[in-house]
Amino acid sequence: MDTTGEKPDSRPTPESVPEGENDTLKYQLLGPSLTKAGQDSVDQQKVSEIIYNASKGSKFFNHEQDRDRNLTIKIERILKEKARLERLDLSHELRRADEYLAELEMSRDLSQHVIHVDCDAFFAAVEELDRPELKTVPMAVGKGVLTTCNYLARKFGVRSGMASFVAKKLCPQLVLLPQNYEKYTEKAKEIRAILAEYDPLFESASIDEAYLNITAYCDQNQLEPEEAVQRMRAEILEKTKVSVSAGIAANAKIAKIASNINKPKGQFKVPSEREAIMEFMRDLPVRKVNGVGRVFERELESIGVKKCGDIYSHRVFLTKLFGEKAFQFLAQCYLGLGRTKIEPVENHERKSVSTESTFHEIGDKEEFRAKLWWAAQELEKDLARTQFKGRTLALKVKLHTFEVLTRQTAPSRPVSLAKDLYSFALPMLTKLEKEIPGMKLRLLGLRCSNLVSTQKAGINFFGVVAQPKAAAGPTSEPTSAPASDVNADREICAEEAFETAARQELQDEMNDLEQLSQETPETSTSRKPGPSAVPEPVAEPPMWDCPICIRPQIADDRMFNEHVDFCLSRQTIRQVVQDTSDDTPTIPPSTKKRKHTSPSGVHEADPKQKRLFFQ
DNA sequence: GCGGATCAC
DNA sequence: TATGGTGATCCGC
Repeated sequence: MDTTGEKPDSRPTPESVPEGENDTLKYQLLGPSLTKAGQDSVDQQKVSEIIYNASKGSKFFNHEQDRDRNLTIKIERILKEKARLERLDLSHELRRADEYLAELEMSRDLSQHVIHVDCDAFFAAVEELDRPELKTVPMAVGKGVLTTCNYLARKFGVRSGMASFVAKKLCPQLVLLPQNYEKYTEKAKEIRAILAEYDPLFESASIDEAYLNITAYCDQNQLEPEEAVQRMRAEILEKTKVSVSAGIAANAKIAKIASNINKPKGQFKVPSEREAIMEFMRDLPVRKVNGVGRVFERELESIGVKKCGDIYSHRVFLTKLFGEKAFQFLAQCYLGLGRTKIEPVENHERKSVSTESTFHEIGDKEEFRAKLWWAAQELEKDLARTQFKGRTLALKVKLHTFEVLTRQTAPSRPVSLAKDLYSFALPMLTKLEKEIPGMKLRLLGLRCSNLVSTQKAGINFFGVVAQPKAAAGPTSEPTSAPASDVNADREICAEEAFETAARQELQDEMNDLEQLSQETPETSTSRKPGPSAVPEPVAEPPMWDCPICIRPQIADDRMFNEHVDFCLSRQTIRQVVQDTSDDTPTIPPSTKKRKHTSPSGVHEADPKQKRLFFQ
């Protein structure tokens, strides 16, 4: 490949990368939250140098380097394509683009006051409430990777998403706290209660962010939006002791951007006038817009689009270079348009349920199976909690090189139980093992999509489910059915449909057992994990092999689960011996806890509190 | 529909 | 020594 090898002097030394590549890689390594508030005074050059040196040579680093190189190649292609387009007659494209812009302009709605509320360094702030002495030191929440840090830490270049050992290099005195999600959820609840006063239909965007439409509130109280938001922020601070920042604008997209401008403890309003909005967008770096990340930023920059204002002059190329959706998205950025419809997240339809976990690198097939079984159990719990089954099941693995692979399958019926998830996922895993000899993993996960609700109440003719109603207040009545004949009929039919479905499911299960026991391609052991029973009509419960010790188990589900847990716990004992050696004292003595292993598995205890904010 | 990639938090 | 988990969406095939 390297034909220039004969000219040793003109080339960089092997370990030093060409200058340009080095720069983009360093930028990449700075992480995704560069745009976050609180680092204006940071010497990014120095920070990136430290991160670079801390990371250099690691597998993570190599993977980032690969990604960076691929992106550079992709950008070269984009530039070539742009050069090609420039030689063509693009009048048709241009007209199409302008027509779309005109169409968008027609839809502009400046009548609403939308605000985005964002808690300042939320997790860190909550921790500081419990331990005020932390306010005076740089501090971060999160273990392997930081989820939040306070503003003192940000002065050192410490950021969320950063590996904690890198953060320690930047700021050796950094105090690290473990996450306490319950605590944050509690606090978020308090804040939400206040938000609801201003817009009962507010939309939670995450645990610490929300959108509100305060148009009605302002009208009713004869307040300017800014006054209302001042009042709301003061009320939140007074009652919950947490400071929030806010953005006020005609739509959600701009409000989101605006909430970052005077962060922390501030607010910013973009006037609801076309001219003011266009002006605001004109000089706004595209990276500030939600949806433009590090990759798209670099791609856009390569063709000369740095600011949203630059989008207009490049409009002819955008569809061809980045696709229709990207064009439409960018057109909206240029015009400063966004949605004005704010609604409770409960109205949103969930598309998937998933679980994954990272672990110490493993290469043993039996260990893969143990991880898969663990994931299956976790997913079963999450599916039970969210009341779904999946028509599609996906396996995700991350190799020791950080490369991510996914494989998915469509089980013959919706699945939700751990043993089913395991059985259907195992063939995908064994196939991967064949494709990649000597495979080593650092992560394994499972995801169900194509969801089917298991909530009896909502089932209608088609097995489709009515979205559970938003529990807007304490007095809401989620289960009461609207009183109409039509609905009464549907209720009865739903009942029947449910029974039929249940019978069908039983039949399906039998069929699957048969199918699986015939086709499962298996490994060294002649035994098949998963069901090994003959599909006798009814009566006989299926037999299951333990995925850990591979011994056949006679199982009702409970006995099966108990046995597997036992096997896992034996494995845990071995694991713990290794684990405890790297228990670095990153946590201050007063809160230092022994790293403990969850009773049922080889994983660290990390109770999931997914999306509790929305419940 | 599948698998890779990007993005947000 | 060492770089997260959950959910969504888009693109190319």
